[in-house]
This record gives sequence, structure tokens and C-alpha cells, in this order.
Amino acid sequence: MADVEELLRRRLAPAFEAVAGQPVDPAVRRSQHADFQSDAALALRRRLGGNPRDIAARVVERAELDDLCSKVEISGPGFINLTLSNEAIGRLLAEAAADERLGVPEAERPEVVTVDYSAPNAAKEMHVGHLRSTIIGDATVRLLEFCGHTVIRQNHLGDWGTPFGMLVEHLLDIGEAEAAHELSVGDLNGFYQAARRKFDADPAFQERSRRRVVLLQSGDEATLRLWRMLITESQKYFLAVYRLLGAKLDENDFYGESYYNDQLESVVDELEELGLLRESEGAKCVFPEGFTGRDGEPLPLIVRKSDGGFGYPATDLATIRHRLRKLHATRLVYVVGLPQRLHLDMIFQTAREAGWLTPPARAEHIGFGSVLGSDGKILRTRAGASVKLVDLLEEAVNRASAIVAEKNPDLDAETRAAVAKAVGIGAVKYADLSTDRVKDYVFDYDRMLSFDGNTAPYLQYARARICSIFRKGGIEPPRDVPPLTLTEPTERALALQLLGFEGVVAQIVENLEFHRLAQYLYSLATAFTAFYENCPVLNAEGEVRTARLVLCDLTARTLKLGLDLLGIESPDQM
RNA sequence: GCGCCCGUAGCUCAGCUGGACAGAGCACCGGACUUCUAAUCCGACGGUCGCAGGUUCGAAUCCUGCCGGGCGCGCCA
Repeated sequence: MADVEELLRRRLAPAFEAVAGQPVDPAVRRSQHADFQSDAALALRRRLGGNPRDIAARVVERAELDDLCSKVEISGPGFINLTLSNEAIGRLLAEAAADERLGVPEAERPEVVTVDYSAPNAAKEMHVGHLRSTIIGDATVRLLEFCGHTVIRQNHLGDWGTPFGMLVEHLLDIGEAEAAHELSVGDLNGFYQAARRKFDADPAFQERSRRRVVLLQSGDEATLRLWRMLITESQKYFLAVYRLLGAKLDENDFYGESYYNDQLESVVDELEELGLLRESEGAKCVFPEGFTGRDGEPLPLIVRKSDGGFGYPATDLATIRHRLRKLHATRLVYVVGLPQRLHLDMIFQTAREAGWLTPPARAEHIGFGSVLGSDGKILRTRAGASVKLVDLLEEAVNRASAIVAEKNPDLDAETRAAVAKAVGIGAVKYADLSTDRVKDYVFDYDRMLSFDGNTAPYLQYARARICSIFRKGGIEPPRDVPPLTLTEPTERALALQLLGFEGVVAQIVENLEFHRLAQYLYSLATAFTAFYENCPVLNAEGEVRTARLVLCDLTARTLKLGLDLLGIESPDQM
């Protein structure tokens, strides 16, 4: 969709520069007093002095806006209010209608981007903590791919470390067949907790587990076979969850901790050669610049523990080095909870000091808050256990199914099931993506499944109604049309909203603040509903009807694309 | 002790690089279905933007200090 804001900016910028004698950002944004407004004249007073209204007047004098605006006026202390002409809007919409991508261009400079997300632990249940990472990461992948970047998904599976001694021993105790059964059925909690209980209660089991870790790390073939079985079975289970969630992660995206095992030694060596390693209390540490701990002492990243084993920072450093050096990524996205902020910052800083992470490459921690229950505390079951992700999702689908059955009994069973899944899963995802990532949010089925307010069902419903219009009319959306004729205010408002899509997408690509896209889609759906209430489509005639059909089609396509970028399905009927 | 994040309507949340009277949804109250899905819409009600200073023509937004909540700070990942 042609980015009108950007168009206006490009027209105003030269005029501002001429008046100010220096480059000026015209600061164009949507306005309550007109379609758009430019605030730059006010800010300029500080640099230029004088009356902002006069500055604005001189800018308006020079700017070429005739083909876009029907009205340009100076208001208040120096705002430039811009009203688009209906002709310009109609022209831009017609252009958008003809474009598969709705006017959203591919990136001028495509990048290789790694997205680190989801990262469950093998032989351990996925819980709500993994929900956000998976949902946000998936949306990131979809968005960046749509914009033409090469995205490499990185599922940093927790598949290595001391717990696996215990888990392998437990596997041996219950037998391979039983273990495979438990893992594939998804009773990972049962499996893990049983192992844990024995480990805590039985010193003999503890000792066996320790020896097993040593065997595992020394590459004992028999042990490795059992370990691999644990990993493979767990992966199968995770893939089933991803299918249910509709996340794009697949079996090729697992780059677990074990993947980096044979790179750890070289990471240590390289840091050593660079002189970044210091021995402290028997451990080999990096002290990245700018981090201090409790006593104002430099904060260490323990790369090699005093017992000779590798610390987890070693793996994270191997990972970032691999992504930069072998995958040639220039943008490294980490979708990881906010509590890991400090740790990741230290990893990034170390990577910079090691000369691995250098511009234009950059690493970003896409952090997020917690999922809370209605009591305002981190979501848990009544019993206080962490909530299984699958249970959460299935509950959402079941509730959606009940709602759909009640509201639209005419749907056949198969369609209803598909709609229930789209609505239920979509609701969960949208609830997560529609609020500011960095804040905690309250998980509430009733609210997220409501057809009122800023929810997935509301957006899906708006689109389903549009599909219904075309179905009922037995017509195909007109895609190749002359400039649209707009007559009603709600048509105009909807049109303006549609033209904002490209700008929003461009912004989200940079900051990955998906709630802004959600907010946009909600406003779009709201604008459509107002239009829908006021403007009959099928009963209209001539160019009015054509314009309305195009508005419907563009709205439907924008909603579908927008939701798709968020990883949410759009059923054609509900 | 140090550091990071959060604090906007009764509830759940928006508010983009400071900009014209702080916006939605829910709940509550009052309206609208012979017309494309009323699974909706319209109206009313509701806020000293945690508190106090400061910068500015102008602050929910930037700076400082408090208060309140969450999290992190060496051999777990």
C-alpha cells in the first residue's frame, strides 16, 4: 500500500530544507484535525527563531502538494494540516489493488537474519515460558521473510548438560520401549520428574547419573545412542506442538547446545589468544567492558569452569560466533525472556571485543515479559505447577469450538473444527502479540476469545464478513480498476487506514514491536465495520459499487496478510 | 548494595522520534436487526497519566530524586 506519509514527507522535506537552510524531518503523522499534519515548523523555532507560523507558511508556499492534497492550511502555533484529495486516495488505492504485495516493497538491502527462539529443553515439557518466545519468534520469521530477507531459524534446544546423566539412567531403568512411549505421548513432565525424584532421593542413582554424564561427554557410543533417543523423541513431541501452534519451526531448525560441543574448545582458545581470558578463582573468565557485580567488581562470564567443564557462556559465544562467521548473518535476533538481558548483553559485548560482532552486523535481544494469571502472578496451575503449553492451547481450541458451535450451528463438523482451531490458536497468539512485548500480560481466555475489542476473533470475523459478501454476490474481487470514486466519509476513513499498512510494516521490521501491527489491524477492522454499517456494497451501482468492492477486497487482503505475518489464520467463514 | 524493566479509566491495554482537548475494549446505563454474518454497531458514564521537582513555547512522553511492584547480579541454562 503506497505509504502516503512517506509521500508527503518527500514533498515537504525539500521545502523545509530550502526554508531552514538545513535538512529537516518534516515530522508527518496522522492528525485529528486533518488527514495528516506536519509539526516540523514548531521544532524549528528553536533553531531558527522567528514565528513558526511564518516558517510553516513559507514551507507550504514551496512544497508541491497539489496532486496529493485538496487542502493545506496552517493551524494553531504552526501545524501544517494536510487533507488528501479524494482523487489521490482513489488513485493510490487502485494501484494497491493491482499489487499482490499490497504495495509493500521487498527490502532494498536483503540481509541474512538468524532468529533464535522457542528453545525448549529436551525431555522436559514445554510451558508458557516457551509460548511467548515461540509466538514472537515465529512472527519475526514471517515478517522478515515477507520482506525478502534470508531468515535462518535457530531453535536452541537444551539437549546437553548434567541433567542428561540422570535422564539416561532413568531411561535405562524403565526400559527403552516405555521411555519412547512416555516421551511420544507427551508425558515429559512425568518422565522428567520421576528421574528427578530418584536423583534427589537415591544416592546410588545419583552416583550412576554422574558416571553417565562422564560417559556421555567422553563420547561413549552406547550412551550416545540412548541420549540421541531422548533427543529425537523429544523433538518429535515439540514438532507436534509446533504443528498445533502453527509455528514454522521444523526438524531442520534444531540447533541444540550439543551442536556446538566441538566448537567450545576453539572458542576458549580464540579468546585466550585475544587476551580476553583471565583466570579467577580457578575459572577462565571474560570480563566484558562495562559490567560490574555486587561489590563494584568486574562481572565475569565463566567460559571454562574450575572443574574444566565449559560454562553455558561458552556455548552462547560459540553460537554467536557461528552465526556471524559461518552463517554470515548481519542481524542476530534473540527472542528470549527479559531476565536474560544482562547475560545476553555480556555475550554481545564479548563478541564485539573478540571482533566477531562488527558493524553492519548487530545483535538484538528481543525480550519479553511474563504471562500472568488472573491473580497477577506468573501463570501456574492450581497446584502451583507450570502450565503445559499443549493444555493451554487445547483449552483455547475447545472453548473456541464451543463458541463457534453456538454462534453458527450451520457449519459442518469439519469446517467447525478448522475454524475452532484458527480462532482458538489465533486468539492465544494475538493476545500475546497485541500488547507491548516488554510488559507482562494477563492470560484470560474470555477476553482473548471475545468478538469485541482488540482480539483475533474480531479481526477474523471482520474478514469473514467480507468473504461472505463476495460469496453471496457470486463475484470475484476486481483487481484491475481505474482510480476509485469515494463518496461517503466512512469509505474515506477506511481508505486512509488502508494506505497506512506499508508504513506500519516498515516500522515493525525495524523494531519488531508487533503490537503496533496488531493495533493497526484493529483500527482497520474498526474502520471497515463503520463502513460496513453505512455503505451497502452489493446493492450499490456503477463506480460506487466498484469502489466499495475494492475497499472490501483490500481490507480482506490486508487483514489476511497482517494476520499471516503474526502467524494467525484467517478462515473464510466463521 | 548495584543494575534492568514496569506503574495511564473499576478491570485489561494503546499512546510512534515531546506537540493542538490523554484513546480503545470490558464492566455498568440507554439505544439499533423486513437490507451484504446483530459473532455487530451507536450513544452515555469513567482518568490529579505513581509522587515531587526540572528542561521546553508545549511533557503521559526527556532529565533528576523519591514511592510501589517484578527480575537480575561467579562456576544452573
